[in-house]
Amino acid sequence: MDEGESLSEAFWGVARRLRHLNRQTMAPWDVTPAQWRAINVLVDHGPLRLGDLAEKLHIAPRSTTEVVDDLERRTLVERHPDPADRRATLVALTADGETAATAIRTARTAEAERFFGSLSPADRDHLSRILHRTSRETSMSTPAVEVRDLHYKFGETKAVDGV
Amino acid sequence: MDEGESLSEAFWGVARRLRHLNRQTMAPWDVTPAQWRAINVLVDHGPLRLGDLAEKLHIAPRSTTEVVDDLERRTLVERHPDPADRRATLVALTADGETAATAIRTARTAEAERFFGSLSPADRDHLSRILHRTSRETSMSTPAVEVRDLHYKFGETKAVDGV
DNA sequence: CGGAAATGCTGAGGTAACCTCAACATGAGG
DNA sequence: CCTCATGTTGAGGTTACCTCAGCATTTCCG
Repeated sequence: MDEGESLSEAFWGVARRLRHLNRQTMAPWDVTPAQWRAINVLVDHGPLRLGDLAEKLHIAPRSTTEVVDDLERRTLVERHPDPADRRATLVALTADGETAATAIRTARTAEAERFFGSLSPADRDHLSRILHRTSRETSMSTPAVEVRDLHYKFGETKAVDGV
Repeated sequence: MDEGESLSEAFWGVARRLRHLNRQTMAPWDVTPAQWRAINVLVDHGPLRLGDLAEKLHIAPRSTTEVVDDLERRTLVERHPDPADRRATLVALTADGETAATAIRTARTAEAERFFGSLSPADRDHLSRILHRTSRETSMSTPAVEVRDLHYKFGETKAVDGV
């Protein structure tokens, strides 16, 4: 059974390196993780109301306001009132935002290439297939919402005396 | 070339799920990442001077003091003076600490089992092999130190005007 | 039509897990 | 003896989030 442990260690190792690489890739854009995710969500879904965006990002609406503020300052997104409900604000990518989005995606593709490029095409294919296979099994046990809850509670769980 | 992107997306997806799972696994112990790493380092290297520990953890000595303080409060480690140099403090796992370490490792093994268990042994083997293969290639381009530097500088890089 | 509910903005204050800088005590070593 | 190294302490900073509360619009329902 410590074959399992070593597998996950290996995986973590790779993940760690990929994360570092990713940091370098993303650094020039100076976007926070949430900002980056926001851009992606907007690319995928088109303009969204702030509340919906918050939900997709799994962050609080209050924080979403700030994320959007920041992106707006960089002129990557724009707010306009929702014509259908004028209480709501629609957040949409600007031309700048779309440019940035594709630029970043390009950079990330290059990054992936750099990282996985050392593998043979056959290996890459295999890896991809295997990864997708793990997805199916575990996806049900990870309901995005609970993750947040757990995260929030993390600090509250105090001392475990006995161990 | 967007085969690369999708591969890394797949990888990120798996990493994300594994991270969540890991959070659940680790939550009961309520140790910070650095604390957890410290325990592992101590398991591997035996008692260490605080400075050496700091180095292995890639965190500042000042922070290491706090990490150790915390672990000491939980009676997972003990400080004793280095007999060879009485300025130095040796940090060593206590019996409690070792118990915790193995308990956590067991939990993580179970976690890995839960996660990768859905794969066939052949797939697991393959995955492991492929992961190790990426390691060799990229390990040189990730000198632990620079990563820290990059991390620290992250916030300093201000606005990218033009995009 | 009028009050309740929804949407979002703003301010204030908090958290985790790190960081830096600046004393300071103690011990080592030329 | 004097300087250097090791570690501790205190104060204050940072990032990227969080909560709670108050406020202005707008919508919707009885």
